[in-house]
Order: sequence, then C-alpha cells, then structure tokens
Amino acid sequence: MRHNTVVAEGETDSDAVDRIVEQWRHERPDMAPEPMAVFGRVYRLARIVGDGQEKVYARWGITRGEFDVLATLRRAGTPYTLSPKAMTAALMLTSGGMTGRLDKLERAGLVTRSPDPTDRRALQIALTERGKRVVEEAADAGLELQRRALDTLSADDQAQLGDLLRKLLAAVEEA
Amino acid sequence: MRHNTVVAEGETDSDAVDRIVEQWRHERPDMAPEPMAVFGRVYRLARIVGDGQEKVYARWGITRGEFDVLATLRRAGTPYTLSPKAMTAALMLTSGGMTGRLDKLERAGLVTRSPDPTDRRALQIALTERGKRVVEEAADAGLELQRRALDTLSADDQAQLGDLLRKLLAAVEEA
DNA sequence: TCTAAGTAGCTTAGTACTAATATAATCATG
DNA sequence: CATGATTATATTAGTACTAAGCTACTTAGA
Repeated sequence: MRHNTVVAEGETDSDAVDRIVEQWRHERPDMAPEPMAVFGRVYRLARIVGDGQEKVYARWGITRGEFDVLATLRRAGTPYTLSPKAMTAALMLTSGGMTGRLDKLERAGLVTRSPDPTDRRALQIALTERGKRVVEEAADAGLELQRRALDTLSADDQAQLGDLLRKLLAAVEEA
Repeated sequence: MRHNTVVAEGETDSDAVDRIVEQWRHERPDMAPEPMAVFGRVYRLARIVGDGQEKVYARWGITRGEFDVLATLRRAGTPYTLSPKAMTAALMLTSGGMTGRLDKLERAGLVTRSPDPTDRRALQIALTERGKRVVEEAADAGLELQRRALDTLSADDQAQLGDLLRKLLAAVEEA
C-alpha cells in the first residue's frame, strides 16, 4: 500500500513477478507471498539467461550441458584431464547423463576417452586441441552475453548483488 | 587481491562459485570472469531451490511444471478457468508441452477440459475442487521452503536483493 | 460469400535427462 | 590372500520436454 505515487530514484515499474505476487495477495490475503518475489526472479533469470547462453553455444554445435563439461576440463588446467566421476560430482549429474554427454563430445572430436593407467575401472577424459579452442571461444561469447546484462547495473549494485546472492546460496546449500 | 585476511562483518567464505571464477582467472588472465559470479549463483540457486520445491510438490503427486499450471489457474481467481493458449504463453511452454501437462492433470482429476462456447477451436481448463485444494496446500508448503531459505537474510538484505534482481531481470527481459 | 491466412490444440519424432540396475575392477578385513 | 563391500562406468526403461507439422476452426478481405 503506497502512500504516494512518486517513483523513487532507481525504482522500477512493477513487472510480471510483481503481478504474480499481487495476484496471490489478492486471492489469499493470509499468504505473505513475498519470498516468491525473490525466487520468482531467480527462476526467470536462470531460464532467460540460460536460454540465451544455449543459443550462443549452439554456434559451436554444443549444448549448455556439453559446454559445462568442456569448461570443467579447461578450468582444471593442463593437461585438461579429469575422470567422468569427478565431473559427474561437479556438475550434479547422474552417471548415465555423463555417459551421454561424453558420447556426444567424443563423436564431435572435442574430448577423448582413455583408460586410467592406475585404476582399470576409471577413464581419463581429455580435451582435444579442437575442444580447447571451442570451449575458449564459446566461454568468451557466453561471458560477453552475461556482461552485457550485468553492466546495466552500477559497479556498486553488481558487487552488492553478488554478496547477497552468495549469502543466500550459502544458506540454501547448508539445508 | 586482499590486503589483509580479516573477514569483514557479514562477509562469507569463498564458495564453489568463487573457486570457479578464480580458476578461470588463473587459466585465462585476460578473461574478466566476474559476471559468472552473479549468474553462476543464480543458476545454482534456481537448481537447488527448484529441486527442493519439486520434492515438496511430490507430496501431492504433482511435478513443478504441473504445479505451475494449477497455480496459474488459482491465481486467475474464480471461476479458476483459462485457455491452454493463455497458460502456454504465461508459462513459456510449447503447445505440445501444455497438452502433456493437461493430460496428466486431467487424469489426476485436478482440472477439467471443456469446450469454449464462443470459439470452437479453444478449450476452457478449470480447476476442480480437488485441484484447488491441492494447489493451495502445495503452494503454502513450497512458499514455506522459500521463506526458510530467505529468512537467513535480514529484512533489509531481502528488500535490497529483491530490488537488484528486479533491475537485472528488467534488463534481461528487454534484450 | 468465398477464399486465403491465421489460430488453437493435438500428434509425432527426437532429445536429454533420471532412477534403477548391471558389470567389472578395486579395496579392506579376517 | 580370499571374499564381501564398495566404486566407476555403462545400459535400460521411463519422463518431460521441444520442433515441426497436422486438423479443425475463425477471421479478414476481394
């Protein structure tokens, strides 16, 4: 319930998420749906920016999930080698899902599978030269998309948003 | 580059996302990967809290996608009736996806499909009594999950986070 | 009024996952 | 050092979606 209609500095018009929260408040006055305003926007941001990154990565013929595999290998540093098991944990994926992603990446010539000499149950997944080039170009392009969105916020706002999200994520990961 | 190791008030230890950003910085010093810190946390929050909501809604035998359909009908207010077309748009879904969700909800007795008397191409989807009860109970439980996570932040922090996310979402939806 | 274009919902084929299970190899204990 | 438990990857069946295209219906224009 606003006491006036002046829009304060930096304030934005009500958006789709505000309207949803308002609808709930109207239909269920006992509900206190304020947390939806935060998580509704988190979901929407993840979806919209995620879809955008998906489109960017498609220029290199890979999906976002496949990019994540390549990026995990690239970030590990030379010789760009990890086990499927390690990446399965890092990417919150089942082993079946990882097998599928590696099949596609191997067929595309972006990674190789070789036996782990010290553990015959395990594999070593390695980035190929082409895989390294693809992941670097795609990462730059995807980052650029994120940067364009984020740079609509002041440097202060960006830092503050990062801090608040880190706090919230820490709380959520605890539970 | 910190000048000392004192952890300032409210500051949190480095988390998985910080470590990913740090790895990129080390491997690609030219990269400026700061935006990843924000969007990485947005993705992770969406995934973790989303999975949590999925588990909550499962107590009523519905998925998150099906909950969203029921909630859209409930929020519309009495008589809790909308066309598939309207909901397809609101939920960013293809028509095929909507048909599938409605099939399941109709079989479960949570919605009904009836012909639109004014347009014989269209349908009217309506919440049943049971559908209304299910969506209200599930919405309360899902909201409670969100509230527990969010209440680890001060009221000020919650408000600030909401504002920053609204700004960022507006920028993202523009593009 | 007839027809072309557009719209609503459904169907089909294909994709990317999960959960459960299988297989093979390794590790830990008596 | 034998064996029971655990681990790493793959396989299978089932799920929830998308993209493309279909049918039935509606609308706008000559």
